[in-house]
Amino acid sequence: MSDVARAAGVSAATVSRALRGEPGVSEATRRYVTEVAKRMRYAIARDASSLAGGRRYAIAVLTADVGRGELLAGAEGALRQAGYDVLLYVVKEPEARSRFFEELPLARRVDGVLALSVDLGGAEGAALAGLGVPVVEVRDDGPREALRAAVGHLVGLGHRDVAFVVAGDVDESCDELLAEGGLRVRPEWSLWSSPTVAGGEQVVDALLDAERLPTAVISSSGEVALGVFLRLRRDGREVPGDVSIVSLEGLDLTRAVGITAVEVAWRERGEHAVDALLAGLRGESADREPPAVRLVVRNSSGPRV
Amino acid sequence: MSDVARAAGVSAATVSRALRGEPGVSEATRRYVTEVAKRMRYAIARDASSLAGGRRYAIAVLTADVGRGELLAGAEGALRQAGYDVLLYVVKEPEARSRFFEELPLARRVDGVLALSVDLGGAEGAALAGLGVPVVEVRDDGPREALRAAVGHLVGLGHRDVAFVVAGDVDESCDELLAEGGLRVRPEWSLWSSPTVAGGEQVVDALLDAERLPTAVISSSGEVALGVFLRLRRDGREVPGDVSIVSLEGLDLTRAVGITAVEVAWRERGEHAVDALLAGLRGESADREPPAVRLVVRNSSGPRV
DNA sequence: CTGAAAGCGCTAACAT
DNA sequence: ATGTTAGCGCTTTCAG
Repeated sequence: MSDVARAAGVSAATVSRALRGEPGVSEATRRYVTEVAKRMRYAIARDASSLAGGRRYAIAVLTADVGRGELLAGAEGALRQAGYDVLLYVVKEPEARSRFFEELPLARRVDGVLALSVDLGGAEGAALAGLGVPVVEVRDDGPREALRAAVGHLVGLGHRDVAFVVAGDVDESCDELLAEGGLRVRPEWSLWSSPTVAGGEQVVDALLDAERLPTAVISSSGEVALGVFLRLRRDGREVPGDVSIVSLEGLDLTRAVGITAVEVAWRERGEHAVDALLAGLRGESADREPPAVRLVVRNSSGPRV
Repeated sequence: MSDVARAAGVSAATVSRALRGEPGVSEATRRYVTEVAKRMRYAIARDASSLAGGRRYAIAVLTADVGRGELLAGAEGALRQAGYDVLLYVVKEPEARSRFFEELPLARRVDGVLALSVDLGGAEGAALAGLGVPVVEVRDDGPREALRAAVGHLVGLGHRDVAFVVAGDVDESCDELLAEGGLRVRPEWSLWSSPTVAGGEQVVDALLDAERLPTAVISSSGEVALGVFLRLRRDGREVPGDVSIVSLEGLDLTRAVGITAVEVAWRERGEHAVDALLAGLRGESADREPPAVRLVVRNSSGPRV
């Protein structure tokens, strides 16, 4: 920087101010300094800058699910644009995760933390809060919001007899949501499945065993939805002719096969989270709602026949 | 750090050496200092450390494909373990990409660069090389290696009449590879498809129009393979009874449906790339081959009937 | 609006 | 084996 200062015939302090857009520099000087810096291919040393200035220009981005690439990409783009570096931490494996939260290698290193689909536990959240920097979390929400959309869609198509397949753990019962939407709730239509295609196929077996086949199936998992789809077709049932299928999880897989699904605009969620974080960095408090989920109708769902 | 030094009754230099495992400190002192530091919850200021030491303890990880989450996760884990921070840069969109390579915001910021499925162009590679730090690239290789594995598998099962579907751009002709493996090469069995499920379904139509149906289909794309699979089944053909299918691209989708596919151990590729980078950082030159691709036989391929 | 000087918190020579 | 002394390259008062 002193080289640039000398070349521009000013002091280092002025170069610093000029390059950062700080007030207290005449426009002419700023323009000239900027030009000289560019000509000399000057790149500021972030380390020195951080050391002297106390800001780190870096955000830690934690994620437990690298499969959510779009979320990550959205956050990265927004952070980069805001002038922050992105320090990536994958906390997927349980050991890596607990080690991370014990050591917390973030102290004195970042200006903020973004936790993407990590679903922070209480102690974990507290640990991050202890860092003394803003923390924003994007949770992989339970299926409630998505379920509401799916139910609305099916009810609109005239369905009343709808089976609901849950894969993995769902904290709260969803029956009320189904009933709320005007669906008939039957215990034999509330099914659990392992979160795989095979699981979905087994679900169909269970369904066929019951006395009455639902006219539609909602699956919390995309893979399970595919399993249901394949098995029904294989059994000679038409989809959506005989049975409609809606997945609460939009996946490449479901999109590719053409299954109606609730899609989350992950990229936008990432950007939205960054907005909130930047607001926190400014001392403001963000409050805007994240982008809503969106149900995309494909050819696995149609009117009740 | 001076606080720790005072508390431990030594100089800051000794604390620095002790904490970094540098030689020149007695074991007893090191243990004691380490203990005091931990008790005081001392976290080193990386900025100051970098500034003084000249090393940055950070690696830039570029990626053009956030979908390759496992690759990224593998690299991140290995780098973290080696004590490096991971600075993530997503260079997917063309504008973002060209802007990145023009500005090259990496100067003076990282000790090395890892380019994951970026497929660096000549100028881009040169730009990175100009940084003066080691650069390691993991390319999304063309399908040649995978094709060899697929051909071997099918030939072993007795297939000779194999159609090859290419999705997207393949630079070189693959006919020779097919012939080399002992397959009959027919122009009408060399097909192009859009890289979608629908594309795969259309491919089947084209195949059925020809005078003779191949006994197996190799698809460079996983989605296309799925399309072929679904369409054949729908047309009443057995898979693999009548036609075997092998995908050169292992996807959640193909795994879920049970399609034989060439799988790349992406996580391991990431770790391997980090090994190479670390070697470069040490001044050594790495040369070990990356992990080979692996064909996973599922139930879409079987003996020729 | 600009410059001079004093650090930011470490590491690396050089002493001891 | 340990301490002392200079910086590393910026930002930030404080003067002018």
